[in-house]
Amino acid sequence: MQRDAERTRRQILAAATEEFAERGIAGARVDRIATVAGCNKAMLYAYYGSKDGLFDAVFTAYVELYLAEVGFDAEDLPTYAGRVFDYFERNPGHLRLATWYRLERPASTQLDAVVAVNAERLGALEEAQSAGEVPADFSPVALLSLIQSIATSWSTMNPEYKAAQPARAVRRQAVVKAVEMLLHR
Amino acid sequence: MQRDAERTRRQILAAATEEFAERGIAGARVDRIATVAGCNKAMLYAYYGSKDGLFDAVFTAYVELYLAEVGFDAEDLPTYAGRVFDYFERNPGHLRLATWYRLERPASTQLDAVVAVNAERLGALEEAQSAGEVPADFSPVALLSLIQSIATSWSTMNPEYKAAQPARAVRRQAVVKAVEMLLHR
DNA sequence: GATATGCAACTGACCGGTTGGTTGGTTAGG
DNA sequence: CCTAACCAACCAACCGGTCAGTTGCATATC
Repeated sequence: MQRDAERTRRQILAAATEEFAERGIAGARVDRIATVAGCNKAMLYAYYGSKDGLFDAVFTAYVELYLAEVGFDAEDLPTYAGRVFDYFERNPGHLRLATWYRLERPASTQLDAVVAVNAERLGALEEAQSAGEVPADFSPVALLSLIQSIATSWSTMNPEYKAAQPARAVRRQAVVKAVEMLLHR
Repeated sequence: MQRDAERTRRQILAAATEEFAERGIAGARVDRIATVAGCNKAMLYAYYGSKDGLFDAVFTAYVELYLAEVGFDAEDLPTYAGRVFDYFERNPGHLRLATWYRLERPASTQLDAVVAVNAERLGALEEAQSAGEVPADFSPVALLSLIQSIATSWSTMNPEYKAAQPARAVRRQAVVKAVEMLLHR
């Protein structure tokens, strides 16, 4: 068995991502994470300090990946919504992660990266509206909020409705079309 | 101190609603619930059997209240969306409760009442579409999903965006207008 | 090239506190 | 006096976190 600190870190992070996505912070068990990661629990504390620290690492990694992969385009919001939809269809656990974060984290802990990206997007939307490329029916923050909700609407349905869900392509089309209709297109 | 089984039940349910809304199932502590309810932990088990049983009671009570208070109107969906918005503005904890339920409950446990109401609403929407009272751009299930998401979009924003939230009346107007635009109105 | 040295990576066993759940008995009210 | 309502005290299992000690590997030394 070769030693490799970087690999161990990765395996812990991967196992923790699964566990936290599935059970949240309070429901996650550090022993289970260590077992799945194939290492001792103490390594987890050596590398990430605490259970909360580990969650932070998991969540930060997810946010970075998400922002890099999805991007943003104030001048083509329906396509942007489609990309958000695609991302969470590919990584359903990540949406759960974001939801746990919202529920279990005190409002005080805010990720600077997210705050910055948010400000940037609001600015871009405002410009696009001034330039007449995006209708001004909604304020920038309302647009962002609505589009995010619409893109993830199928995943956030109550389990009782899940049976009635149509195929992925149909769901995607509904998301894109809904955003288009918000923009009179 | 007078004895009153019914009052004790209510107090336990009220305390449990707070606790579960705030911390979820895994994060909730039965001792805390008992303390807030002003009774002994054993009463909680006498009346509700287990922690999970107590959550079920809390969640069922919330669903009943929600369904009774909000109702549904396939022929005036924007107003319906406004009522959904109002309900969760009045009871922010209830939206958290619904989210915990979705995250922490295995897909197997489904509430018959919700399934029945859902089927009924899908039927009503289909009729309204056939009668030409609701445009047929979206399938009934897509409409229901989109409207639900839009009505709760402000509450499900990431905490990083909360600072930018406008006043309640403005948020409500955005919700109603978004639904109207989905219906070409 | 054999051996000593230092150090980061890793581990098994353990700990104190917490948690959901129980029990045997007490008390108020009819 | 009987029953339903209530409770203090208790318990076993669990959980996050720690620690003394071991192992593998790179480098220095002869």
